[in-house]
Amino acid sequence: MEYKQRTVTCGALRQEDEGKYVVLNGWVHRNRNHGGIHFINLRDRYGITQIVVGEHARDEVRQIAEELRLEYCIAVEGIVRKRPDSMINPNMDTGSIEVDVQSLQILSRCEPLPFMIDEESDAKEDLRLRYRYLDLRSTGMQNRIRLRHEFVKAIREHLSARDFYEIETPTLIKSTPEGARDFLVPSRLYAGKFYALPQSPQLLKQILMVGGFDKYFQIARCYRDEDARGDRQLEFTQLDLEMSFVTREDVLKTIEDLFVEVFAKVMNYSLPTSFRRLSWSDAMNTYGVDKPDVRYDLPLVDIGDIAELIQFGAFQTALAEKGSIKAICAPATDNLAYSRKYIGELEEAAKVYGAKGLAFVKVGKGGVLESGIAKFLVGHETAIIERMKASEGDMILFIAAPWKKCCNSLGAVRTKLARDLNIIDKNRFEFCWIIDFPLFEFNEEAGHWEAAHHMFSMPQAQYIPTLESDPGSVKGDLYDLVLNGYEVASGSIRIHDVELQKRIFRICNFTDEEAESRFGFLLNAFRYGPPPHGGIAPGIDRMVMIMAQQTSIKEVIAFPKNTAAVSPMDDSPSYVDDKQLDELHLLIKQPVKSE
RNA sequence: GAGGGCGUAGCGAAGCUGGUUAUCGCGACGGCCUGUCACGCCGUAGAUCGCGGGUUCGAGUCCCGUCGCUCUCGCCA
Repeated sequence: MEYKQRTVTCGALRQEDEGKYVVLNGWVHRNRNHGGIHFINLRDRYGITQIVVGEHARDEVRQIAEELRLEYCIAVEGIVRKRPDSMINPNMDTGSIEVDVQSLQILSRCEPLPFMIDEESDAKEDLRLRYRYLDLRSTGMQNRIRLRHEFVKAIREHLSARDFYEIETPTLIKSTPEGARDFLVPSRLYAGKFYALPQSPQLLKQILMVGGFDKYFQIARCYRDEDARGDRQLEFTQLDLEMSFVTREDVLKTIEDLFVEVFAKVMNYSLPTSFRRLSWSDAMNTYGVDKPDVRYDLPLVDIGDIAELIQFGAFQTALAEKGSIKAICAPATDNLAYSRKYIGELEEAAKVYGAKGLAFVKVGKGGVLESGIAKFLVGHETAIIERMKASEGDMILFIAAPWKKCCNSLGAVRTKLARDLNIIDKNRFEFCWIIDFPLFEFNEEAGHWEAAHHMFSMPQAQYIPTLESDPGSVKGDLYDLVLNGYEVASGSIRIHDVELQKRIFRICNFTDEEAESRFGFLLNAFRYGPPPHGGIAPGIDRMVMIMAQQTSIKEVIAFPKNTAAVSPMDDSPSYVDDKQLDELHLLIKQPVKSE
């Protein structure tokens, strides 16, 4: 097909270009036909330019203009005209000019749209995903995909300038147990054997360290066969990073430097040169989660010692079971009335995380506490008000439950309160490090300890003698990076000692034989002079989502899957031919339901 | 595996305690319009009210089941 190729883009032309002869290619964004005169908003990735088919246009051009419909892809040849002052559109970058059309060509036509591009009343997400190629044309998607590109580009530039090598690792690897469910790929050449898609390149990057590439990164695709969430897809992208001869401080500093520069470059946003740090237990106790949004305070406060003296059933039950009693002070405000109905909503938020209920008192005049449970608190009013730093009109909310449920439940109340109080500054990016994580947690179902993070993280030195005797108290050399309440990176200093690594496997209920067959390649590598090393892996999708002020990761992925792990555009996953199954030595166990 | 929300024309929505022909905006189609920029005006078509069953003289509306989407818990080293 012969056509006039663009000489400029639809975002380029300005007043200074008046009189220029230009060719534009793009899509018909709007088409206003006034009978004798057509105004067409032509759109491409770079912007929108108004083109005009005026009264003196040739008949042929006018005829084509009549034919145009939304999203036709066209080529326009014309002369840049300055608009009369009264017709300048200040809302458009190109609003001071228009293109007077000399010739017009339809490059391709477009069927009636399933939804309007760039309309405020957005189509439902599922429909957007089915017609993703149309959705991607919207300004929002275009901006977010551009942001993502710039983010990744800035990361590559920063790290490359600091001696990091970008190294690819395989996506067909050995399946390793623990952690998330693997995606498996059957082997054609070896009947009954499978590759797995990496949940992360964890072991491979550690072996790269043994291989002497002491500063490595990769924009790595990771796969985890678990249920999706707003901030979680089964396929996602990490900045995988690892370094040799480093301590925790080196890794944290590397990431701080990276994001300080990248945020300045990409977001024009100035981050502090080092990020706040919280221990895991402080984060849990004060914010109720291991990924606190620290853009606002509303701390949780432990009142266990005061509660001991209070003859309130829920408190006494919790204490008897060695649980916790925590409270949060909801400040008096004009924005939010703490009605019974609203407190009921807060209670529902708490119950999701296992709290049985939410007790509350209002701070009245002269330090009087008012509510159904106030009678139990008589004599302890001052202690509670002082501990909570509460003032008249505030509402104090209590949860009594086992420690973790208590934290998580009241944390959920804190989050909801902050949203409803409207105290979250959407334009701020508040990073913080969470450090000193427990290395193990006990799996009640399985009846043994397992790695809270993964099995390759170094225990902090002082706990190494007591790993086996008291796994629950072992802190690891682990760190998470949290941004605005989302976990955006996770890393650790790694074990590089075969014997220590084997001890960890044993604590996690792997026999030496199992460990050898699953992780033998790592242990073998560690027999040949492994360097001390450590690293981290920030989630690219999640970070871009936050930077773009979105709450769904799908908004920053070109072709995401839906909550049901289906791609509505291509309808994957799908059935395959028997021949394909046969080649892979596979039989489908369940009779296939008819589609 | 569990819970909340949603499902009405191509799209976004309204439709009250059940009542006669299911409403509105956008879009589509036809017509008019020479300065619009979410152009405007006139007209036309377009809906098995997600699906199945039930209650009722009568169901978009009530009940039961089911499917899909979405958010969340579990899960996600």
